[in-house]
Amino acid sequence: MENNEPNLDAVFHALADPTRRAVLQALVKGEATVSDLAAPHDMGLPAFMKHLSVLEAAGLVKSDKVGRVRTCALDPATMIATERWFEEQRAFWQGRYAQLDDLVAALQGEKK
Amino acid sequence: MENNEPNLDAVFHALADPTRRAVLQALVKGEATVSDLAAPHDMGLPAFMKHLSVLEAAGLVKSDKVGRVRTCALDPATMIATERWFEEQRAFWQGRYAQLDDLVAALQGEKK
DNA sequence: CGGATACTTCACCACATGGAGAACAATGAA
DNA sequence: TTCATTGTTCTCCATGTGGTGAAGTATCCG
Repeated sequence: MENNEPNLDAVFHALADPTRRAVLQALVKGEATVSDLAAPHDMGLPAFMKHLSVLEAAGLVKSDKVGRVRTCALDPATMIATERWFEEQRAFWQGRYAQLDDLVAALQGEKK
Repeated sequence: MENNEPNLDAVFHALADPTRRAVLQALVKGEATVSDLAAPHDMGLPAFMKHLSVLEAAGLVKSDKVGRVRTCALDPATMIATERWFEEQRAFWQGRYAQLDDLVAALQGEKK
């Protein structure tokens, strides 16, 4: 395993913006070019490029430029690794907060 | 179930700071006063209060003041609800990224 | 070549954030 | 009452963030 420890500062900062979360969800459907990703968002390309840079710096997205087109794709490893942070936190809580098991169960049920 | 949908902007912004994550981890060990929480951090109380406010606005921490002492505690529901966002994202990826199952398995194994 | 396409960089601006210090409650103890 | 403790509020400042528009670069098309 490579050292895939996520930079939590960078990852959470990247996720703390609806535009950037929307980009991640758009990329779930497959790779996309910068212009395609930018189209739904009401801002200029320079501003959008900054969002992409934040995502890429956080390791959530990777991109490759061929010719004049940059194609972006998800880099799921960082997301998975970040999800583990939540699991670790929860491990500490569980058993300490009596009503937490019920709460988890309720949310899991709602999920179905 | 109450409407416990977390404000992802606020939650992720709150988590995108090492001081604030440290406060959450300190609170895992139990309730604590503002001064106790602030002690390990090299900054004045006013600055620290802002961090607490961010955590409380995000719904990650709740606090109660009795006398002149404010006691803070975790509010785990928001964390649990946010963890679900990751689960939802992963649900979309799974099956789409061929190598993802292996990746998840490797990380889960490392966790043990 | 000439022009359209797809970024990319640049200079700039408004506002939010994270910190400082000083002054101000409000409570508890002597 | 006097004083220390525990926040809290205030004003200020440096920096970061998210946006703009204009100009630049590199590629593809005809």
